[in-house]
Amino acid sequence: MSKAEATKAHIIEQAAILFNQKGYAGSSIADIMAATGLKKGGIYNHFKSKDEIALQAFDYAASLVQQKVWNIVRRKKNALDRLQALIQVHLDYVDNPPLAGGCPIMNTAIESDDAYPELRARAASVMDSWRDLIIRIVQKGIKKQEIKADIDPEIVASFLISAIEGAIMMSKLYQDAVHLQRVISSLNEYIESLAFV
Amino acid sequence: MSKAEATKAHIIEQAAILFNQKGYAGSSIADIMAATGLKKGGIYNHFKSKDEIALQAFDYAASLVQQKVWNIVRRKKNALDRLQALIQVHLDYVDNPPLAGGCPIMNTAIESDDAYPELRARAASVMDSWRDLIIRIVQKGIKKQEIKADIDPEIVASFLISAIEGAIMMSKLYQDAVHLQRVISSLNEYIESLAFV
DNA sequence: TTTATTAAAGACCGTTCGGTCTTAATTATC
DNA sequence: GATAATTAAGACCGAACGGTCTTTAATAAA
Repeated sequence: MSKAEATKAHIIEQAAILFNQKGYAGSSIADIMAATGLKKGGIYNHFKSKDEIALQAFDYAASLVQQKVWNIVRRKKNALDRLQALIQVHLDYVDNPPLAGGCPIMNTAIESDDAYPELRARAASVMDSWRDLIIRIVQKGIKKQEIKADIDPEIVASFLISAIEGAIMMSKLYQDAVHLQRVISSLNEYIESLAFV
Repeated sequence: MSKAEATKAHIIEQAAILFNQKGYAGSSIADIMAATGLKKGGIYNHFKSKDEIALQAFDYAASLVQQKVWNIVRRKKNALDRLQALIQVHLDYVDNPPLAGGCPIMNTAIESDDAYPELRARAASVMDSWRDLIIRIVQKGIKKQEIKADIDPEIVASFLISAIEGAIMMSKLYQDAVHLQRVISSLNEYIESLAFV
């Protein structure tokens, strides 16, 4: 990795944290300068606009959380175990998150949905791949007779993601992991109820 | 209501929509001027800072959604019916929301949690009263033997709110009410599972 | 080690930001 | 209807905004 590539990666990493904590509109180039230790010329040498930084920072942030989820999930073989693991991994989001500031997918979705169509499209695309992961796990579970045949994979995906994201929001709001813990235990019961009897 | 009071109310109403759609950091005084038809002097005659507008706009926005929920809930008498109604009312959030831009509690929670302590405190306070509503419904339901005695009201509150808020986020992200519908139907089954047998 | 290339600095630009203050117009009071 | 009080206008302010560009320093290629 050349010096230039390392610097660019450094900017993206720091900007991702900044945007995830203070939002896109709430973070300025001056903030990025302070976080990276670079001056304006050093930053604009690698990006042509703040928007470009935001887009690439989001891609980086999303890849971080996707990687973490995927690494945990693939260690399990049974569909129910996979779903449980996929839920459990989010307990870290309050005390030891992959990226400071909560879930970048939700943060970006909330900030972008009425105002930044480009960011929204990326958030939707990452959300799609998350939904796809769950849908495929459920479909495979049905085929292998681990999950009841009349379960709708789409419903499971929407439900698990909604509950987890909402729980992260609540626990961040209260700065108390208890809400996330409660939701995770409720979802564990839900997942068990999907089991083929 | 005097002219001044009407003007102030108008500013708050318009600012609430603006903040709920573009966020606090993403909305400028110039935006509020455009939305209200007032010039700077007319706005700062009623508020001493943008922060003050934001705080009062959030209070107004929160009161709107609380009122809507409460009006629906109190028409039902049975605890389970109340919980179902409390969930069902959120179907409007995508197509016909009480305030454009989604749920102001979640939007404010997400934007404020790492950056605006005053706003965060207000969001937490409104969230508290929402949790309280659910907790009291469940407690009363247990007393009246409509809900199983071993149900933890705190868990029900965290779970219902998380799932609903997450579902609003997803449906807004995709601009498709289907996610909200799926989550509501899943939550309906969950609520039925609380029933005293 | 010289040379060509590129990365970073920082002065600079026009615009927009939140906020103030004086002035004019509008209300309310008598 | 005159007068006192207040509401809204809009010029104005310094600071911060995103972005550009020339210059200097550092790196990579020869």
